[in-house]
Amino acid sequence: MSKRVGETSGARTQLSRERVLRGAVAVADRDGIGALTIRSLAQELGVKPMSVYYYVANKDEILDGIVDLVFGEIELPSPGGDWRSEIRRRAVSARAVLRRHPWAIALMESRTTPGPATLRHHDATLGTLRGAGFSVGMTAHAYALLDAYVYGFALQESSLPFAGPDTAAEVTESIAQQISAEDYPHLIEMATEHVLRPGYDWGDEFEFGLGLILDSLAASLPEA
Amino acid sequence: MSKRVGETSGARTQLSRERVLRGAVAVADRDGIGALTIRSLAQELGVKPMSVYYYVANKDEILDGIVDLVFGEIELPSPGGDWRSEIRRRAVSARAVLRRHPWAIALMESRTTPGPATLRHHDATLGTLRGAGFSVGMTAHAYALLDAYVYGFALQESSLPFAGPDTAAEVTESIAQQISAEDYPHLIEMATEHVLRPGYDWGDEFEFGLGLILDSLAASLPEA
DNA sequence: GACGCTACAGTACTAAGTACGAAAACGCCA
DNA sequence: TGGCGTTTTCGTACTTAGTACTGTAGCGTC
Repeated sequence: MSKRVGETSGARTQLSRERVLRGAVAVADRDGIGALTIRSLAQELGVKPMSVYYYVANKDEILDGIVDLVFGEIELPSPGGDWRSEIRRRAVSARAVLRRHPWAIALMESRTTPGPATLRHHDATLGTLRGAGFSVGMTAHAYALLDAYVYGFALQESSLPFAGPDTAAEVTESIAQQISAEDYPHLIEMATEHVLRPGYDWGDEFEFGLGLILDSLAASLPEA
Repeated sequence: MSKRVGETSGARTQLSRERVLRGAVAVADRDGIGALTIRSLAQELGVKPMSVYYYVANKDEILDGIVDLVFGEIELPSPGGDWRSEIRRRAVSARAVLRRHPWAIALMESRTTPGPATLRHHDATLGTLRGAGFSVGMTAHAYALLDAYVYGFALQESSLPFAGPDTAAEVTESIAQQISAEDYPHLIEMATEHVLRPGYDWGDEFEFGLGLILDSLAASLPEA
């Protein structure tokens, strides 16, 4: 009864580790990481739950795998180019990727076995900084700072209940109505005089911090 | 048979929402957030599972509650003092708290209903920045940057498999042995020439980034 | 054409969240 | 002191999810 490999109705291609992981990303993107269960994943793939266990040992391996997939989506900086624009490009790309896959941020906390894409990513970034003339110690400083900022920003962004210009307004408003101006005057000020203004996009804050960090790092570099 | 309130052996005081939440924090600190189940929490409290549901509606409410408890542990900056030292103190305290309760970082991502301690914290920090002379817009920039850095650093710190001086060495070494110097030369360089050096404490990187950020923000402030 | 390998599926056990309702303890008053 | 409503705790049972163990269909090989 069941469809077999290479059979007439070409719908179901063969399963593979790759397809399992991509399916898991699709489920997590669509319904959140909480909705990613072996059963929901199997349904996404059009197979029965236990079939996915042929390609992965357990759910943890799936989680490790999709974190590495996400890392693979981040643009690599090339050690050859101008370090500032390369590092900026990487940061912007990382932020965009983590916005697409917000569940990945929290996952990175619990996973400890880095995959190949993750290692390649770190190596390329370190290489770009070293190539720019930063010492080993200064590279460690810079990398810790940059990544803390990028991940931290993504973390905040994902925990905000809005995304994109103007969408902040409605949500902030409904929250602002519930907190008293006496107890939290500065919160109210920030909301009414800034966030609730039309055209405000919280995501724009990213550029400010990134620019400030890159400027300061550049200033610490000996003149070329 | 069971011990009751005010009975002879004074061990079991009455349950309360407060005790439930503190118990949850204790379990999460000791065994990780993954080990926090209604059953494990009940055991911690010396009661049966369903008893905790008298004080909280569901597990989500517990999670919201303990995030707010953690926020309450962070030292509040006082708007009266020198803004730089106040903001620095808050950042250092926040980092310390998140190191004590690493599970809180990931939780903050999923929780969206801020508790009173959380609101008070944000309000005090905003107030300190405004009092220092930053405009509303600049305060938003500064706060986004500072918090991204603090949370991001804590996030990285928690995902590193080591904590404290020198402990980095063993772990890094075991990992470094598994990755080839040809494929990841800069990763190897960083490990051998920096992280593996005796006395190295990754946590020290925090001060560098924090100082850099505070310096840059101070530079943007009009002279007093 | 028996054997074994690959790929998938069925059954069933366990852990965890929690709805529902019983029951124990307590306070209050007659 | 005994009855009664309220507060607090607990027992039972249903549901979802991870996964161990086992079965089986297709296919290649000698």
